[in-house]
Order: sequence, then structure tokens, then C-alpha cells
Amino acid sequence: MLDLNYIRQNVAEVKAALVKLNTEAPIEEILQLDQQRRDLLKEVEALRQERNVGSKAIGKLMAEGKKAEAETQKQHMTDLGDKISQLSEMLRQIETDLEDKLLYVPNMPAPGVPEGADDSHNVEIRRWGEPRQFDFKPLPHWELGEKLDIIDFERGVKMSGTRFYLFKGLGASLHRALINWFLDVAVNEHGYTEIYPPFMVRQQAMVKAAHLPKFRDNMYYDTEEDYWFIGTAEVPLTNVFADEILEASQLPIRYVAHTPCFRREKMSAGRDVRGIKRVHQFEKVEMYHYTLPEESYAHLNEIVGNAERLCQMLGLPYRVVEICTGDLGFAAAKKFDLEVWVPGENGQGEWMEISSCSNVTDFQARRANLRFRREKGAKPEYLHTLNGSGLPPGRLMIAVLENYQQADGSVIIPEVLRPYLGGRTEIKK
RNA sequence: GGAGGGAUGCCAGAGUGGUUGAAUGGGGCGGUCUCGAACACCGCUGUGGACUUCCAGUUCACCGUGGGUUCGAAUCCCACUCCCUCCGCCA
Repeated sequence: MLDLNYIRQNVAEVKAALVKLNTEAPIEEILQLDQQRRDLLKEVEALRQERNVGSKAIGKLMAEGKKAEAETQKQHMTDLGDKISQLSEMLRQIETDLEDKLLYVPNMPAPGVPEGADDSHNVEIRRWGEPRQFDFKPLPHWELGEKLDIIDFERGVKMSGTRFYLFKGLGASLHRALINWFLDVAVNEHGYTEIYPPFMVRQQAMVKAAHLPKFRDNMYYDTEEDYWFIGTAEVPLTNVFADEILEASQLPIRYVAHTPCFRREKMSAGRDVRGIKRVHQFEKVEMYHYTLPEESYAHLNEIVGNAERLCQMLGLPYRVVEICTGDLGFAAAKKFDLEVWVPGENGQGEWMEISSCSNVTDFQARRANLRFRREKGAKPEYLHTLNGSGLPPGRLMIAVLENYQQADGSVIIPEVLRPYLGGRTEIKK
């Protein structure tokens, strides 16, 4: 959420930003509602003051035993009360409306974010590693998975429908190894505290994390009770300190959480239908930072660096891409994606997104009321939040299987994962 | 699932319709005392909004959340959420 005062005082900038973001938001309506609200508020508050004074006077009269005078005074106050409740109701509606519209305004892009209408304008920042040259025709992961009998698509679909599958045997173990290894590196080497959060949250928590109201269509939820299934650990992690005021000395806070993620993927119907790249249920290890405002960009680099390091340790070639304004999304002020190289379906090779690291600045903080105090007695300020995948084991399964496949159809297990697989070095039929 | 109890400021805990934004105690901060510290004493100690701007004020709202009753609600009524105790069931 943006600061209403900021919008009011920087209308031109906000509108220009929306154009760059290639999106729309009801700025004019917001400004109008804001003006109406303040006008009405002034009026209501004046009346309330009148009532407060009048009511106290009645109290005094009653105490002095002047019943008759008190009664006439009451008559007056009844009218006043009616007027107040009438105007308050109007005010309430305006405020609800205003709040609602405000929830649809995206975060402002940070200065320096490359401009562009869509992802074709994202800017490659750097590359690491060399895409592998195959002296045989590499197979896509779904063929490898079936040949090795470690991914079973048919039976996943049988019980749950399209975009479901199951891992089997070493497939399941490799997946688990990735998760455990990611968490261990994060906790032991990157300084994170591990969190095991709820996977279902209240609607309000979704709003606070900026996933509602805008992305309702991509979410699963219980229709009888107020439970919403998270699409990422970012949701519960944003809510950990909701409505709290932290001390500056507690910052920065680095949390890592491994959770399942549920997404309806309605928007991308028909895309990536083969394989396990885009599915309704997947796991993710997510990094999340709470920082001082002035330190958040340094933390963005740290998060990207952490994700990169995981790829390096796995020996997977990747590139870092800075996301342009038109592809930034709703909450990020600045975002880097990590794309890992995979040979893909035809062996031509493609860059597959495996991590998205964002500086959300104070956008979620304002929605979730996440604040800190610089020192005792100081005014609370909104802190900054950042998130980044580190990493999604499902997508990494694709990268590992496809990149480490051998001519005979077996797959070499990356060295760092071997201790998690009983020292095993390959997956073989 | 059944029965009961509860939710007040950083914490503990009063308050049951009329200067109560809220007693009292603790904690924290500042000061006096002291060579210094402890003790003691004194003072201060919430958030958000609107308005004015002499940056010092004025004012409104907030005692789990949302409604209602009333001239007036922390206090009465209703619904919801959460917590606790007991019983039942259970991974």
C-alpha cells in the first residue's frame, strides 16, 4: 500500500509510474474520495466535539439535581446524535471505498529500474557457468523422470487431475535432499532463522501480504471457513510481526521457511502444461528479510547473492536478470530473477526462472503495519521487507535432471547433495 | 463436539453508564542525592487521523473485532475472533 499523503503530494509521479508499470489504478477516484473524506471528517468531528461538551454538561446538571434542565438539553442532543450517525455512516462508506481502492495501487518502482512494457525488456546483469554441450540428444525432464521411474505423471493426474504428479523413489529423495540442503545452507552459512509457519491463513493476512484483493483468482481457499492456502511462504512471513513495533536493534531479521505453495494457475492455463514446471502444488524454500529502510537495497543484493551461491554450489549455469518496470509486479520496487539454464524439450536450451528476489520496501509493511522504533520514545516508522526464493526444489529437480543427464539415461547427483542421499552418486534405472 | 471463565496501556492489575486516555504497582527514561552505584524522592512514559502551524497547540477516534442501546459506553445488549479450565473425541 502506498502512503495516501504521498499520493496526494506526488500525483504526477504516481501516474507516471503507473504508465511505466504498464498497469492501472484508480488514482483520480482515490484523490476525490480522500478530499471528500477530509471534508466530511472535519464536519463530523466538529459535531462530535459539540456532543462531548453537551453530554458532559448534562452529566453535571444531573449531578446537581437539575433534572428539568437536563431533559431539555437531552432533546437538543438527540438531534445532534442523529446528524452525527448520519454523517458517520457516509464517512464510513467513503473510508471503506477509499481503503479498498488503495489496496489496488501497486508499489512504485525504485529509481533506476529499467523501463519497459514487458519481460522482453528485462536486463541481463550477469551470467555464471557455461551451458553444457551435449554430444547426445538430451531429454526433457518428464521423459527422464518416467524412464528412471522417479516421476509418475499418470497416477498424479488420476487422483488430482492435470498439473499434478508424484515423485517416487530417488525422485522423492532427491527432492527432499534439495530442501534439506537449501535449509542447511541458509541456516548454517547464510545466517537465517528457520521458521515453520501455517500454510493456511486468514483473509486479512493475505491482504496484509498484498496477495489480496488483487490475486484472488490464483488462490485456493476454504469456502466454509476463513482459511486461505498460501501461494508462497512470503505470506505467513510477512505476517509474523504484523501490527507490532520492533526495536531498531532487532533488525535486520532474516527468516527462511520451507512450505508447500498452492496456486490455481488460472491465468496461465495452457502454458507449461508438460512436466512439473508449472503445477498447483509445489514446495519452496523462501528467504525473507525485515530491514531498516536505508538498508533494504543492500539486503536485496545479499538475497540475490545467497540464491546465486546455491546455484553455484549445485553447478548449475544461471543468469541474473533485472526486471523492468512493466514486469515488476504488484509489490516489488526492484526485482532480480535468477534463471537457470536447462537444455529443455528440444535441447536448444532455455533460461528457466528459479528465483525471484524483491525489495518490497515499505509496501507490505504499511499494509501489515510492520513498524520499528529507532530509539526509545521515537516515532514508529515502517520497516522494509524483502523476499527471495532460495530455492524451489521442484524447478530445481528439472534443472538437475536435465543438466546432469548422461547418454545412457542416468543422472549424476550433484556433489553437495550426495551426503543427503546416503552418498549415492547417480540415479540409474 | 459439550460446559464454564476471560480479553483493559510495555507488563501486572483496578475500573461497571457522566472531565476515565483510563486508578494503583512494576518496568523504562530523565532529574535530585552520591566519589560512583544502590536506596529514597520528583517528573515523564500509547497509537492513528484531521486542523492550525506561533513546530506549539487544538480536536476526533481507539480499553480483542464489528454492530446496537443511550444525550453520553471500557462500563449495558448482540454477533464474531482469540485465550484459559473441565469433559468427550483424535493424528
